[in-house]
Amino acid sequence: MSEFKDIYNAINEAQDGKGLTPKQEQILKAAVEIFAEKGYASSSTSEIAARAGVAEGTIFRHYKTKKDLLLSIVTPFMTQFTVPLLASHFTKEVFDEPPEGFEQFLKKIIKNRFEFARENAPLLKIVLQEIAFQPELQAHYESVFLEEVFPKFERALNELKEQGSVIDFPNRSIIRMIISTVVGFLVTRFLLAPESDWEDEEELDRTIHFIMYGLGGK
Amino acid sequence: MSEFKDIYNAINEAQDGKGLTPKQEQILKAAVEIFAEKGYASSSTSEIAARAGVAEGTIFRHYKTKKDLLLSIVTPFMTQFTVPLLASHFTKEVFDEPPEGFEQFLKKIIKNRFEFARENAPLLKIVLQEIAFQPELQAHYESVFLEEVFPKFERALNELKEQGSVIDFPNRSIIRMIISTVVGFLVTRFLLAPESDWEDEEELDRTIHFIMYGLGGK
DNA sequence: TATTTAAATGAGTGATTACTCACTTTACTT
DNA sequence: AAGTAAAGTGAGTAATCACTCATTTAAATA
Repeated sequence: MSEFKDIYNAINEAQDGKGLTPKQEQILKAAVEIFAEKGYASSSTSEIAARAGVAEGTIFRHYKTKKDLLLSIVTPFMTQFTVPLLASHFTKEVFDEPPEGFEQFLKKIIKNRFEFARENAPLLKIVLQEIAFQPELQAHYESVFLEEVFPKFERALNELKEQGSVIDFPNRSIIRMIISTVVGFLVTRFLLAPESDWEDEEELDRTIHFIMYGLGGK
Repeated sequence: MSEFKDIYNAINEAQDGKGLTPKQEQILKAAVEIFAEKGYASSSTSEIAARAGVAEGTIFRHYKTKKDLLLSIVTPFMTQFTVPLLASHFTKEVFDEPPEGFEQFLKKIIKNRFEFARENAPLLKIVLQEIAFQPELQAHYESVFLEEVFPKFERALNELKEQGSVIDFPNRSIIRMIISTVVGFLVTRFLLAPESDWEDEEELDRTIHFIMYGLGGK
């Protein structure tokens, strides 16, 4: 289950690594809930404190500002969401086992991130909302995704193109299509219609089929 | 050019149809700008008034509350964005001209909504942000899209499936994949990276290719 | 032109906001 | 047990918020 640490560990290690106070954890938990429910700008520190069962001043003992609280939550989450994609077992088959490489590549990545999204739906919502307005989050996205994950994917895609299992589109376009499809699925599944009856396994397979044939070569 | 009225006309007709005061138009224009820049919750009526060159009280003469201002802008936009999809010339070829029907269907719809998004990028951003938190917008989406457009698309899809030009996935899944791909493209093109060098024609063709082959039958 | 109606104004209001700080309580060290 | 440092508190504060309303200005009507 715990291939990846849970996000409160990640948040902890991201700041001082000295461990979180119980009240601090309550604050984080309440903040995630309320940010996701009402949006960051509409959330008040007094409400967060109330739900956390904590005095309002306690929040500001641990986080200089409300924005600091937001970033302390969201930045580690973004890192957690993306860095597993760097693990080489995701791209191994691409180079070792054509022609099934592409399908294995997609399957592993998508199923893996699907579980992570399920466990962290509120955080996913907060990121998608706030990245539109917080320059610090945009910068973090660039440094983590564009500079780390993107190049790694490019190498895998170039290999797949040479094998003929992926069409000769620009890598930017291919990655955009994959991400649009996956994020669209995750958003629908966990944010827009989480209460619908979902056949997760089948829906995942269909999504993978869609990408594979949409980008299939030859 | 004007197959569709511009959105200020739509906003006007949506409320009283008696025409917009010059100052009222300035208010709407400023509100769209500021809502898109900072998000609805972080936008103040005083700033909107200042940018519109209008007294703050003037806003409340025309709109009872700040939320009323938001809805007066966004609701007509959502309608404008979706109702053209009901025009029957979008689905005509599906029934009249197989097997090119599917491609023509996609091409027309996507290119049409592409231009609309280009002309209304800030509004697109506001909708995508606020639909997550405003129940009134969610209700409007349901009544306009789910109850009108969705059934129409279902009929076209069923026909395409019978022709064998679309794979036998549930219609919900197919529509989700198409919308994810298109919205992902529009968001990347006009909101995330509008300053990049885009080969719009080619990128549109690639996007259509992706969907067509991803969902192709047989 | 006189009169009515609508549009626009901006100072004012109570509520809420993020944040501070002097102080108390708890935990750790010796 | 005494002493020190960290964690937690909550009343207080200045700023900002959405919104009101008595009054002025402009437009329409007669």
